[in-house]
Amino acid sequence: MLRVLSRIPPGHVATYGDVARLAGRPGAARAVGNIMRAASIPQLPYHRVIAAGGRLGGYGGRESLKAALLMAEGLTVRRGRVLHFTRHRWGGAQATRRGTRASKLMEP
DNA sequence: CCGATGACCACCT
DNA sequence: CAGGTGGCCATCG
Repeated sequence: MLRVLSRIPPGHVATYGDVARLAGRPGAARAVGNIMRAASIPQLPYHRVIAAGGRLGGYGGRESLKAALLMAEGLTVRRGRVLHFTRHRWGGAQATRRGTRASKLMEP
């Protein structure tokens, strides 16, 4: 779970659902959110975790800050959403070419 | 241990 | 696109 969060590459983002799935708990997207909120390890790139569909999701209320951080990572956020989300999505870019499944590449 | 929350998600209307 | 519904789960009291 947390280990997955720490593995999100800079310049890329993952949805709560994705993280949950990669952690082996599909459907635990909600729980993932709680983990961040609880923030046992505040040094993790929480801002790289966004809601499904490229929406920002929450960030302790400061979603503007989250957007800023994402922009700093090279992404483009507009009207509360990440543009070209699928391209910056963790595993999204790789998955585009041939059946390259991202799941096996990143979660040993 | 149990119940209540909530930075969520997918599906349907 | 907006709004409602049911489900799944880790934390906290």
